Amino acid sequence: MDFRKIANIAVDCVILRLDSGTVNILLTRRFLNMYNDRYPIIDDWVLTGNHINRSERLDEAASRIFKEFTGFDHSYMEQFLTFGNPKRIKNEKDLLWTKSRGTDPRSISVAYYFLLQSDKNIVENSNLKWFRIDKLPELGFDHKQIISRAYDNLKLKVMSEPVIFNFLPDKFTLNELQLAYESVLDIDIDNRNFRKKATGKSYIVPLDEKRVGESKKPSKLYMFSKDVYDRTSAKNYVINV
Amino acid sequence: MDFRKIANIAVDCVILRLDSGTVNILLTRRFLNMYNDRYPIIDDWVLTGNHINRSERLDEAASRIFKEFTGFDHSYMEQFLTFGNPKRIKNEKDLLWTKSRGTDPRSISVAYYFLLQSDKNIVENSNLKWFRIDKLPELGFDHKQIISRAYDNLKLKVMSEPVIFNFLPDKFTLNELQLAYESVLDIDIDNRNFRKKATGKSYIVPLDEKRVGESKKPSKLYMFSKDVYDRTSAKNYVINV
DNA sequence: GCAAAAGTGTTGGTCATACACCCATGC
DNA sequence: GCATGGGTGTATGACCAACACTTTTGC
Repeated sequence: MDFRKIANIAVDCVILRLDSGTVNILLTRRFLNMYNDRYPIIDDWVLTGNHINRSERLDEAASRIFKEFTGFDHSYMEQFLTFGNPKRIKNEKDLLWTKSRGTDPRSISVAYYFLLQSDKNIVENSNLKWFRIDKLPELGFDHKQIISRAYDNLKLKVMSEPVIFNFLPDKFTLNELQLAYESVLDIDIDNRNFRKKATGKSYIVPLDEKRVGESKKPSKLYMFSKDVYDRTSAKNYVINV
Repeated sequence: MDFRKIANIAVDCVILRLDSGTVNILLTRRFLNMYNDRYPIIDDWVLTGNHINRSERLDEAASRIFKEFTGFDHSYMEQFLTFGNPKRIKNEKDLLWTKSRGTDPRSISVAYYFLLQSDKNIVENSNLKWFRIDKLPELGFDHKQIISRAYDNLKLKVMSEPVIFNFLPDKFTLNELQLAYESVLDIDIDNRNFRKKATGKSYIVPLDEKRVGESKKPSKLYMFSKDVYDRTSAKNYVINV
């Protein structure tokens, strides 16, 4: 195996998770000082990402990075865009950072997004934190743009494929499912209509089990069956334009 | 401007066009001989593509390549996936080819697809030809896979956004529009239902003009209005899962 | 006058939307 | 016993799918 890094190609990961009705993103701190920790030259945030090894596939690099930062194996990953604008290096800080790392300032970044189930917890620290997507801190490079394109792409995916379940625990309630859709798409959904639609899907399988303790009235649990989904969803060509 | 090539990053273009009811793809010949033209070592086909310049954006490189090969400015371009498998170099020929070109055998390719209007003609020659997507010749590298992923992506796009018009001349008949959908999606569409739906869209604008000569009965012409489309299609969040 | 492509309407079923109250439990 | 989130039904309109014949022209 060839573990040398390719200096001008990086993989950046937009790691997403739902929490209390909003989309959250995992970021790492970018920190650089010259002489003294109290006067850093760079102190802001960036996406989790890294360079790739010479003998590594792009998606291998992405899942490796995901595992390094979260500790989990990913359940959903999507390569959505590659960024290669020579002006991705926005400013002095970005340039300084690439120099300090010895990487090519003209680098391209293959961007992935990952969905993390809400019952999988990560220990945050001063270098690794969740941020609400509507309250992002100062970000390095073009990472604000990368996040925004990831989110656009996710919304499209969520409306056409059953990826939302990757945000939820294996067993979930219909109200959790509804809230997940509402959070991601930033819309309100009528509860009765939603339940009708959801219970009508054969691949949203009711379990003989209730969740107790979380709310006053126990709530019925469901699971998503990929098998049933694959079997039933024969591609129907609907032109929605 | 820095016109040096970046040796390990390429842009590949899947250039698509509709012709007599099928999707066609523009390919260039890959030809290499050692001593004698009559005994080539390599003689197969690849996508139009090239390396990028150090000061060029990815989409600039892609549109430059499109223009070089077709002579036209593009009307629709989509970056759909980046390929970076170390095994993209399938065999002896691929390796030989990269050596003969002096490029890095571990290169990644940012892939775009382009749609060409059916009234824009390209002069074909022995090094540049259209091929039906269902009758592709022997292809170098992973280009068969790139084409297949491009086509998958196009089908999804066609069903959710008004990109089909980029295959048609500015003025088109409803039957041409229907045939375009049928060709791309490889389906049959009921003519009466289709016309009802199409004429119901405000952005498919009837013209006071008929096409004569092509068929016995003159046929009404229509145009697509992007303005009207943008104004009327307020994003409606329909969960189709 | 006939071949060839253009163009036209109705019906039944499915699915999305709008809308307001009762239920089971914890405290 | 009351606060909290869980859970339920009906009526209306929009849209999709199925289906066969007439119209206009070139030759």
